[in-house]
Amino acid sequence: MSTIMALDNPTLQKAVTTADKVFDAMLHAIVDGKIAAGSKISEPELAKQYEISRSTLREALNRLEKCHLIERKANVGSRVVDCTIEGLLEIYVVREALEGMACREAANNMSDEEIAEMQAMLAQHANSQALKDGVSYYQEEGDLDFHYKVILGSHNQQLINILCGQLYHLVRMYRIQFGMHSPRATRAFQEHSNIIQAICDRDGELAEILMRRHIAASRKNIENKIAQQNSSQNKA
Amino acid sequence: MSTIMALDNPTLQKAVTTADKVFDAMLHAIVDGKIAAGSKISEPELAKQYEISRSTLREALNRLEKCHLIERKANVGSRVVDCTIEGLLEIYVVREALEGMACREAANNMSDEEIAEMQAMLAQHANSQALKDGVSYYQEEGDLDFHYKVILGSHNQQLINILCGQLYHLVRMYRIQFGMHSPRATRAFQEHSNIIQAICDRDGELAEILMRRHIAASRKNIENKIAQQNSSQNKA
DNA sequence: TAGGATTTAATTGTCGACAATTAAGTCCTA
DNA sequence: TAGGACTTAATTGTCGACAATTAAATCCTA
Repeated sequence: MSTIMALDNPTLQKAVTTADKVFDAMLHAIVDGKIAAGSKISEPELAKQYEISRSTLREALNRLEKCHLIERKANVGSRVVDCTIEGLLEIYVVREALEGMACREAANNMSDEEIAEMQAMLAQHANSQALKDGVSYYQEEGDLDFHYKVILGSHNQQLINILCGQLYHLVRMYRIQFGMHSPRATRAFQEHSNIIQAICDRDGELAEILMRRHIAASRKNIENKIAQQNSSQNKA
Repeated sequence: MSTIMALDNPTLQKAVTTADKVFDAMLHAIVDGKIAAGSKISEPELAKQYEISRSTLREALNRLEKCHLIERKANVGSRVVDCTIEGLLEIYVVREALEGMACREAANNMSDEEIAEMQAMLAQHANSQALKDGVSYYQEEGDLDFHYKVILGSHNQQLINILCGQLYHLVRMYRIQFGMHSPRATRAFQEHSNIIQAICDRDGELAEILMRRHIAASRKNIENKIAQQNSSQNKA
């Protein structure tokens, strides 16, 4: 099982209150696009739908706002954020900065056990049927697992909160809604492998550089894909 | 007047609702230490104090939580974050990563007008009585003004939100509560000057490196100060 | 007296209703 | 018919009360 589920909730504590559960439900609904990006949120309607009061719903909405998944204007209401190319590129800029630093810190702060775990994970991915057969599993779950592990390995609570608690929900949302299943799997796997090696060598400087290149490469891949889509649209 | 006030509210819109006003009031109270760091927050008590209902107070608390100024546990309550040395260093790590990147992006994206404004601001600081007389003004307001301008200059909404909307409240809180009036003003001023030059030259790579060093130097300065305090404590 | 179970008090979570603001629809006028 | 003022409907913000959970105090027992 992947570690993704456990990280939906930044505090790592189970959803005990009803607002928590509604937050979880809406989080997945928005990320998966079941609640459309850019759409307006009607408090009375959703409250009825989830069979809760508006107060409880608003509590959930506040947490979604913390993840930057919805935006609120006073006396007007909430909207789901819309997925724009500019927004996606902005996120990648932040990821490059933060995950690069997280990777440096991980090289400094991860325990030997944690590093061993990560190597084991990579080995498992290498042997997994998914990677051999197709590309999709590794590209989605496996890639996220790797990045989460590095972030957690930084042992920096601020980094962990910002990346896992906020930014990565958006990352997943973009992945799903833009349908990113690019053929970078084997190459990304090699990059992951090199990064882990740098961490294992406790070479923070190199680890940061490699992680930044890894994310920048991913960004460029997206940019190319977008440009490609646009040109084919223009042809048609 | 400094640009700081305008940035308390991430969305840059005035506080129209009562929850907004209470949020503003509590924000300042917490940053200034009038509500003690680490102290528990009693919802009934504060609601009575601000003469509002608990619902409205909780709305304000939610926004404070977004700024990472308070932490909430389900069925237990809220606490103001406590100021620890570890926490401070964690923030500086994040700042180094994000503001370094913001500086790179600023070099790429700032308009010529924006750059001119920033140069004017620096010149004004240089001539200001405050910098000549004492060190405190520049160290506090002037330094923050500079950093805000660079961050805004990145034109990256994610960076702006995270840094101005969240992290910098904590930065200010630590500055005040740890009483940081270090004699780095003239040197910091020189560093700012060099950074602006790099931005003016549109040299993003250099701009990022200089900003990272600038922040790292500030962090080391704090670390020394802390170590110094500890050793003098041990003597006594 | 110390430790633990039970009762009590206080705090947080949730609810439905009213007030204030905004958006939509209607009517009037040029 | 187009534009704007007015009226109406819907949505958001705020309030006080009740339910559920947690923390404190009390009592009992070994």
